[in-house]
Amino acid sequence: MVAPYPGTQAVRRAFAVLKAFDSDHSQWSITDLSRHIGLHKTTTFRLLGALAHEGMLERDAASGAYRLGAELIALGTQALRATDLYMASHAELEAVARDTGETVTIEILVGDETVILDEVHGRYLVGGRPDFGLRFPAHTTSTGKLLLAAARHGHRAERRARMPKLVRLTSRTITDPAKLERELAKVWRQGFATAIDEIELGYAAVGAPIRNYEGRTVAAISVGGARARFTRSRIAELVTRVSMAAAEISRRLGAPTRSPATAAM
Amino acid sequence: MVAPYPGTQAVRRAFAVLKAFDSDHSQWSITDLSRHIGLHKTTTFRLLGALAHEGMLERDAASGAYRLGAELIALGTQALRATDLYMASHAELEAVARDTGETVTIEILVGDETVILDEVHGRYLVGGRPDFGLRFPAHTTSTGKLLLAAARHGHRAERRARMPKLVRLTSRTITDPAKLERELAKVWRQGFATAIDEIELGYAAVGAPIRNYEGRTVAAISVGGARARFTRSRIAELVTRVSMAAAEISRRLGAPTRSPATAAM
DNA sequence: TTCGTTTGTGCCATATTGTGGAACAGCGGT
DNA sequence: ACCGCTGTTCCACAATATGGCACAAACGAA
Repeated sequence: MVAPYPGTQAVRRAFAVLKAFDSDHSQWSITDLSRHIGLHKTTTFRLLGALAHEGMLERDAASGAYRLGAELIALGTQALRATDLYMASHAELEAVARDTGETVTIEILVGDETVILDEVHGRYLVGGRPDFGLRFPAHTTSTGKLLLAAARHGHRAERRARMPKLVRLTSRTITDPAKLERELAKVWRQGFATAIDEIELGYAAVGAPIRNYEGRTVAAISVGGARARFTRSRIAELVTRVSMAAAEISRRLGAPTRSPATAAM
Repeated sequence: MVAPYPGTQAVRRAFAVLKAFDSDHSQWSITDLSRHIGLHKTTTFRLLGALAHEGMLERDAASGAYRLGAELIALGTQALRATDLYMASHAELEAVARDTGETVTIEILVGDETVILDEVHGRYLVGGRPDFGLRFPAHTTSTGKLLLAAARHGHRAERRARMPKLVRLTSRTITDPAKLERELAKVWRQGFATAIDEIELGYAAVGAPIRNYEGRTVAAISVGGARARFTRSRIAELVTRVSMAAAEISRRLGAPTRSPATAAM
């Protein structure tokens, strides 16, 4: 394996360790973790010790297992605030939530998952997604489709457009790679995405892409709620509304302006 | 300088780099940063490159400056969810917000600052603190006082009870170390804390400590709003209410139970 | 109890890895 | 034109991180 950045083995390993703490494994013992990443047990021990010392990991006093630490929460919130996204979008989220009554979120792509950066609940009781900071498999959400589609069209193809593992969450989840590829192409063409019953039966959402000053799609905004309210004509309205919001946020981020007609499509 | 964990110089340096991105400096150029941490420019360059490659940092395309990256947001939210705190507390926050009408937050101590983990806004328009993820100097907040006081009484004195730099935010901010020490002792004795006009003129808050299964104070909950509403008698009510909530959350975390009478004090 | 296995941890010789000096190209300002 | 600054590459050196080995403690099975 060739190191992309030479002279940084220890650092890359340290972050490999941190990234091993995902949704499936929120806790790790030293031995398990060393096996999982393929590092020597002693090396892992030393890395874990250092990371814990830095506050990036914490140790469960009872079991001795490690889990992510408070310092990472601090860094994460710091990173969140460093993003212009958060400030640029919050007011718009509230406006859309007010106008539509549905729950509005803004999300980014991290790996194969979308992460909710901010969320404003709508007035309906049914259908609001659980909570801030949640992550979903990208191919199951409207925002995820937009972000995956954009990643495939990145001029520099920065991130290998590899196909994520297509986890099935409902009977409507797209699990066939070819079908997802077609869906992404359609989403890219349309400039918006929908996800109906794909993440959870009865949940529907509509999303639009947010672009930064380079014109690159860096995030997506979505409106979601109980599928019962998402009729064909209402979806059309919501697409228009959410696209307007996305365009406004993009504008604030300094995105190259598009004609309103295009932006709303 | 003796390394607390030997054989981890590069890793510790990498995190020193990340921690340099604080509220005061959300952006860094390579040269400035290398000077700030006292690392060789080449070393800094290599570390920044590796961190950016890992997604922990992002590069401003225009200025070339670095800022914290999306992967840290992901890790942060992951860390947040790994904490039982978040799940154990949210419902209580909402209950307190409903009962009091004020804004309720739950916070932890990171370094010399408190970080807001979760927040529920009250019904009053005036006095809700800006936003999630914000950090405040610990000595200016009710929660911070509780956490600092607890740190001083940690049986193992795990974290050196060093005095933070006492930044002045208002004319009422405690900036005298001796006075703060007395305040912390009082807070510890009382089991609750107040902060009136100390973080911002016109803002008042009342907080109570949250303990984990070890009985250690790991977080604090606070109720805050416009000082005009915080009369002497109302403060007493709020202390009772917030202490109840803190006790309930502590109970869910498996804290050793105290007598209700004590808990409500 | 007794073993046997697996855990986390300490030690240490080795060479791989990270370090920082020196030098360079590009840029903006004086 | 020059200077001073930036970010970046290259490279020889040795300090640093590595992983083998070994051990105590905890755990589970017999």
